[in-house]
Order: sequence, then C-alpha cells, then structure tokens
Amino acid sequence: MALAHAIMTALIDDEMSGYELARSFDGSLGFFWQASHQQIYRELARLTERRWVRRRLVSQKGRPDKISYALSHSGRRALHRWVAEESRQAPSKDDLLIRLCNLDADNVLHLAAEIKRRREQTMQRLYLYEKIIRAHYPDPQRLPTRRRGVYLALRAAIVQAEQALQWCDEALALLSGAEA
Amino acid sequence: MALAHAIMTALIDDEMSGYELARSFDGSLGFFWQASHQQIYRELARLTERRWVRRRLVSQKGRPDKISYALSHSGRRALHRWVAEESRQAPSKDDLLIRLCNLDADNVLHLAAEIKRRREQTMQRLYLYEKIIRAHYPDPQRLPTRRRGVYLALRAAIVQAEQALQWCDEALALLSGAEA
DNA sequence: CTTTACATGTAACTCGTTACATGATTAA
DNA sequence: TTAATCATGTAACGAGTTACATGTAAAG
Repeated sequence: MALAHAIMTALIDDEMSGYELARSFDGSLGFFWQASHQQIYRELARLTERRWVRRRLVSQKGRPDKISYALSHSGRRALHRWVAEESRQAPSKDDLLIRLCNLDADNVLHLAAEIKRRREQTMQRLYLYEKIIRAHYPDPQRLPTRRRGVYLALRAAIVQAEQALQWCDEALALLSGAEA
Repeated sequence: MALAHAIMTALIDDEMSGYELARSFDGSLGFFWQASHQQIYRELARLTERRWVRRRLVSQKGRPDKISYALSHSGRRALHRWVAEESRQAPSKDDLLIRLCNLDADNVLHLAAEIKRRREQTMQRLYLYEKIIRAHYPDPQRLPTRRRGVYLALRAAIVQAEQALQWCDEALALLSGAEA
C-alpha cells in the first residue's frame, strides 16, 4: 500500500486537493513515486473511507471549487507504523534491457538511438535534481531531521541518474564499436 | 506487454516449460525482469492463444510430465517488431525513499538498519553479477552481437548495484552523523 | 475563439501479488 | 516420514494504465 502512504507523506505539512497532489506527484514527489490523477482520486476515496484523511470543501474565487484533504490523527499514526515496517526492494523493470537481449544487426541502430534518447532524458532529470539541491538543500548536515531524509531520497535519485548516464555512454561505445 | 516479450526472449534459443521459465526468471533473466510462476502460466496461456508460442507435451522418467513451450515463427516476428518500438522509462518505485521522507528521531535507527540491509542484499547481487561476467562475458568486444546486448543489460544491472551501494554508504554516514 | 490550467471523476482493462490447491519424485 | 524439488494451475484482490467524461476560468 505504498501509494496510500506516499499520499499521506505529501500531506504531512500541508493539506492538498487531489489535483494539487497529482501536480506534486508529477514534480518533486514523483522523483520517488509516480501516480496518475486517476490513481490518486481512487486512493483518496479509500483513505477517506478509512478515516486516514479528512475531506473539506474549499470555495475559490475565479476557479472551480476544490476538495482539500488533510491527514487525520489516525492517518498520522498509520503512517508512523508503516515507516517502521520492513521495506521491500523495488524490482527494477526496464524493457530496454529486454530489448537489448534481442540485439542483432537489424536493430542495433534503433537500440543505439533509444539509448541516446534515454541519455538525454536522464540529463534533463539530473539537471532538475541538482537545481533543487542547490536551491533547497545546500548544507545537508544542518538540515532538520525530516528534511535530511528528503535530501537523502533526492540524493538516491541523483546517484541513480548519474549511474544511468555512465551506463549509456558505455553501451553506446560498445554498440558503435560493433558498427565500425 | 513486456512480460510476454520477456518470456519470448527467454525462448529464443531453447524451448522451456513454465516451471523452467519461472526458474530462469528467478535467476539470470530476473536481473532484468521479475515474474512469479502464476504470472508466467497466465501469460503462457495468452501467448498460446495468440499462436506466438507452441505447446508440446514432454513425458519424463522419474519426474512429472511437463509442457514445453517453443517460440513460433509469428512469435519471432512479433518479438522483432516489439524490439523496434520505443522503450518506456521504467518509473522507479522504492518505498524506502518514501519512508525516508518521514525521517524523525523515533525511526532513524530503524531506517538506518533498513539501509544496512539494503546494502547487504545489493552486495550479494553484485557478487553474483560479477561472477557471471567473469565466467561468461570475459571479452565483450569479441562477443557475437546478441550476447553483446545481454552483456550490456548485465552491465546496467551491475552499474545500478554499484550506485546503490555508494548511496547506502552516503546515507548511513549522514544518518549516523545525526545520532552523534 | 482556442488553448491551457484548474478541478474531479468513472469504466474497462492489464499487470502483479497472495493465498489456495494438487500431486509426483527424490534425498535426508 | 518429512522436506525439498519438480510440475501446473485457479481465485481473489490490489496496483497501474488508457480511454472516456464534464465543466470553469484565464490568457492569448
């Protein structure tokens, strides 16, 4: 039930609407967990039923009304209990690696192009991550405890992106060696 | 439909039973893609229906009979077409990072222990990967084309594991600094 | 007037997990 | 005789994707 707990984590400090949650899963929270707005609305309905979040209707001027969700006391307790559980290794699935296992003379150019594309996407993500680190996490040692955890999660995303970049270069070198 | 194509990839050279496929998804193929035996049997039923694989009953002495699956011609063509498609970035989901975003004085010891556990699991995987590289992929330049692709997929797994190790050390250093 | 951002959902489907279910053979 | 390995599945559920569906308001 990690999505439920990711949503509750997003609600620790501020209450948010489904739409705002979807935005934040597209942005910073999405570095660690992705979810579509459909998933979020469904999960919010379940969280409301369990009384882990509370709904509140907010009228807005110049915009449609929204439903704002806040973490309840029991939600906060449930989140704490969940954090204390064992975490499970996310089985990494990358269909590009399966495609690579089918490498042959016909598809080598296509696969090399795919790796180049992957490299560029990764570069862009990395640039964004580092901008956030510079702007909001300049001195990790002095961060308050919780933000220090968020910093480490961000660092995980960064180190992973750096690794991906390194692998792309290695792969492109070996593949272009094959063409020559 | 990556699972279907991962299964077909496993069947490129040899025909296999569902049980044998499940074994190979636990082992080497599982470095790139994981699947339970239930998923595999369900997918094999669908693949058979589409005529992308052919079933064959094999009687064995001293063991239960098995159903062996082989890639059909149309399956082979479908696999080739799929490899030429765009690949999609697997959204990496790691609930440990969500837990870390909830870091506080109560759970810092637990989370540090979880990271240590992650570190040890990663070390073991890395050791296994490198054993396989040494045994089967000593000189990547001279590998035939397809095996060169498999080598690169393995390298991706290795570089990712090395990155994970590096992050664990960084995280443990910052967390133990917090306790002191 | 058209597009973008705001705002909330439903329905149908596939993918992945957990639990259940059965039965043979082999090694301790 | 008990556990492990071989061998194949079903049922139910939860997670994730895709398509559909509706409507307001601001900005160009």
